[in-house]
Amino acid sequence: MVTISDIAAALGVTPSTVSRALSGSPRVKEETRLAVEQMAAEMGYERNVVASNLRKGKSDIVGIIVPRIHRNFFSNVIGGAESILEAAGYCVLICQTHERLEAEMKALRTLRNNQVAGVLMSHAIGALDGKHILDALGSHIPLVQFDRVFSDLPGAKVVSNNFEGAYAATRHLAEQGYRHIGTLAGYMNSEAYAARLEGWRQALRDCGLPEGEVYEDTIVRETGFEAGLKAIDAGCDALYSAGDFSALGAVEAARSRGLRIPEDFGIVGTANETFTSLMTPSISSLALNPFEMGRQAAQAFLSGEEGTVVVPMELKVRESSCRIHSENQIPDKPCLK
Amino acid sequence: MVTISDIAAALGVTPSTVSRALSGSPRVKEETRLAVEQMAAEMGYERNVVASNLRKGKSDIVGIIVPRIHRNFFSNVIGGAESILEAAGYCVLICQTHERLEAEMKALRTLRNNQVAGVLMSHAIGALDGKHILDALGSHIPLVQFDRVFSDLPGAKVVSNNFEGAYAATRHLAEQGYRHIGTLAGYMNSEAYAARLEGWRQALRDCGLPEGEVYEDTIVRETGFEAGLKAIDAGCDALYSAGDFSALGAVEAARSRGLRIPEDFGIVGTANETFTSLMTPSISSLALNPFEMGRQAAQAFLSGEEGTVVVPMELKVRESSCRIHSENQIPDKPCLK
DNA sequence: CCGGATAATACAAACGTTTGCACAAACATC
DNA sequence: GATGTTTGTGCAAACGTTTGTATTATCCGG
Repeated sequence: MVTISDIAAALGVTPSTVSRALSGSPRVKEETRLAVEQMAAEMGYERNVVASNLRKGKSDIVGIIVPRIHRNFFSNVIGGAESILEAAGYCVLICQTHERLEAEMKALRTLRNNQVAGVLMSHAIGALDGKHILDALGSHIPLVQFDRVFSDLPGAKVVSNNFEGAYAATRHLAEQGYRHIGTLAGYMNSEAYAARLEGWRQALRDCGLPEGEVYEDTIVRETGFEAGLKAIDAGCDALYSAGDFSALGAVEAARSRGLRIPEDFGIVGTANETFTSLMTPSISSLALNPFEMGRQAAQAFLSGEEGTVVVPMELKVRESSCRIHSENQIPDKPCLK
Repeated sequence: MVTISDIAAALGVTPSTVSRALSGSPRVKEETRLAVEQMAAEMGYERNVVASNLRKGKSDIVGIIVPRIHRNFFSNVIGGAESILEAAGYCVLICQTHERLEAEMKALRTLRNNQVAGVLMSHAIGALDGKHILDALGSHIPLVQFDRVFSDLPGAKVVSNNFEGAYAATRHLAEQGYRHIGTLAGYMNSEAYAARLEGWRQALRDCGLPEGEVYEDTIVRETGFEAGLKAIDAGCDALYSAGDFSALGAVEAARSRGLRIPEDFGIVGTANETFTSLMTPSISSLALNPFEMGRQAAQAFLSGEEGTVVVPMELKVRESSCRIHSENQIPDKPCLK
């Protein structure tokens, strides 16, 4: 492995000059810099980033912690963040928590021990507050939270307009004539889910509909199925689900009770997972904009600004919630107006 | 940040003793080790892995390079590898190449510069051979290839039984009465796709069917759609697709030509992406076993053994290829026997 | 009680880079 | 031409750990 000392020796200068030349310091003569660069290229030098990191006390690695990478939402956030960070010379260390708090803590420790330049994260559902995050990262590792955020933690945050999105989704169901709209609410220790719940509630009030049933802790297919059955038994004719997998479960629940979708039962999910547009019936979904959220999170890290960025959601109206003129509907196109 | 020197000072020993104590060297007294461990815990010490890595010349990071993390297949491979590596004390650095050779080379350089302990990878389609991999990793960073492998490179390999899988898929189509079976073959510079092509070819021969059309470079929805149209125009009544997204495109192509699936046109895809079982019609797919492949790849890295591990594929028969008694079929259950 | 083996620890040199400070030379200012 | 300022380099000390070798303490048999 060729080091800066080798280059220095070959050129009759000192390692410090080589180091400065390669890092673009204004304190070396243009001529020297060129000589160094040429010799470095010639000898096939590549900087030992581990040594560099040790000396500088931080690395060019940015850690991203997500519950699960195979969720469309998260893999797209990662993609968005990567597109920005890579251009800025960082590389990305991805950790999955599988929604487990202990895995999240381990990931945080790992990242800190590797002296990452920053952490972008969406916390596990198992985490009740962000204390462990603060403890692990201390004050010198910048933190950017996205989607699931603890708003009392310092640092930048990137979120969706969950309240408005859920409001629009619920209102859409009401406009389609559904009158008893429940919700699969997700986990209440996540502010994102809590905001969606409030949006749903407000929409019901504004539409003059009675308070609907709330089914918490529903986020996967199985729990969506069970809650869907309960909702049907409780007399619901529609559900706004804060997740797509649980919406899928609810669709299956309705089917298993012999209900037609959307004629007898309407459903809107959240996240716009790939399958929602491919299924029959296709599932209406409140789309997040994960790629953009990833980009914004990365930008926030790079700029160091601390504010909260709101990335708007978009309601994708599909078959599962369109019972007005539903035979004319084309999936993915709004059916109103 | 508390260092081993701090612990040493507090205990009146030297840093070297502390280091040895913490790394479990037999050259420290049991009593000293306990004292060190206790003091370390008390002071909240955590090893600076960057310094450790520099000194040791390698890190506890294992790099995983995949074309795209949001593909179900790859995210599950990562999950499988992670489950093994994490237990062994490694952490995982994930890089995406987006199928671009230059991104792959950059990822390899990044990993080498970070002195990773090993690399697990599935090469980008853009790569014609593995020379750049060898160049980047040299001989001292162990390499494990999975799924898409260059068989002339050294190191362990984990692959599916692509030939046998494609053979079974094609045979299944023939047994369903399809007589003109083409293939969406993927990219021929990948040995995995080449093997599937051969399996398809052999099945046609063994079933006494004529040689079918081959559409190369089909791997995404759009190219699958285009190739699907061509296949239909060429008189095909079925396709074995080496990917699911291209199979999806082909389904859409058949629909756009007014063909009924599976009555008029049969399709089997590959990879068992989530959407295949949720669509209508559900798409039959040749399932890989990504989680197991990831586990095997990680095991191969840990053990250092160089052989080739074959993980079997499993044909999931669904609606898109079941025209015999197709109204009785239940998705996901085989319809034969 | 001494010589030699063994056990436990100390010493010091790495690993490759970065960076504050010192230093010399060149240049500008009065 | 003395003084101050800029410009380019060299020197050396870090960063925190690991590890080969030297050193001391401990123990044994004779």
